[in-house]
Amino acid sequence: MVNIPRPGAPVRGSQSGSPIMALFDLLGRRWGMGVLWTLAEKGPCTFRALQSACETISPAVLNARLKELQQARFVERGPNGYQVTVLGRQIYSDLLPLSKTSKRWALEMESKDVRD
Amino acid sequence: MVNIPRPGAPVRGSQSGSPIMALFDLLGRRWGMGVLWTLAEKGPCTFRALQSACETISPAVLNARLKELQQARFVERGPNGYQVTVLGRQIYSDLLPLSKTSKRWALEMESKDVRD
DNA sequence: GTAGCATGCTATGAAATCCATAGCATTGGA
DNA sequence: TCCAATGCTATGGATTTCATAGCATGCTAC
Repeated sequence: MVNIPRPGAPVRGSQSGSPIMALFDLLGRRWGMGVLWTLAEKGPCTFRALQSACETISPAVLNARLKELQQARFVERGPNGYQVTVLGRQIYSDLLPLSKTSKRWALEMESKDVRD
Repeated sequence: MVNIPRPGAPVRGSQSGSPIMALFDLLGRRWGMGVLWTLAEKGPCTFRALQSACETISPAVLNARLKELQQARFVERGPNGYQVTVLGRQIYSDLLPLSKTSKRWALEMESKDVRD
């Protein structure tokens, strides 16, 4: 239905469609990583529950991201609503280290003040 | 100058500004991860060289992303042009596992055909 | 059987973002 | 003085995202 970036096809950052650039193109859409992350943490849930967990996402965008993530096989629908696939959980695991680094980042942004 | 998502301030996905959601908000902009990744792989380089390495990015967007990444302290300017900071390199390292997973993804997308 | 209520969306019009392309200002040689 | 390289900015149009409203379906309670 929708047109998602695919490895092997031209994507942002790689005309030849390198897998990592295709992945960045997909996950780099607004709310992309946020939705995957939230769903993985929360576990299987309904559309509305996920929307609520994301705090401020609009249904139109949530719907768009969910469709894309399903097409990419990172998300599927199960008996308890939306859930991450095995591949989706792998991505989540891969992103986990970012959590720690983001805290380091928070500290650094706090200490040194801005002037850009 | 510009207004980047900051841990501690309201961001997409977290009114309280959880560091990971702030990071997703920042890196989840178009070309965000792609620019950081490319710069980390390529090493210090000029604006034009980076633009060329990104294949299709427009100067306006590259400039916007670079400003944001500098404000976030993931990128800085050195004697040989733009380069990633220690923190930026950490993010890059954190993203590395995604490369392997993206290849798995490519295989899976290739094998099972679509019908969504 | 009909009145709610939850769920999963779609519709809409405005605002923000991104795009390709052109081109300008500065620097450093030749 | 020319010229090429560099680091952008300007522009107008195409996409994307936004907040908000609301519709269709399937319960369950009465």
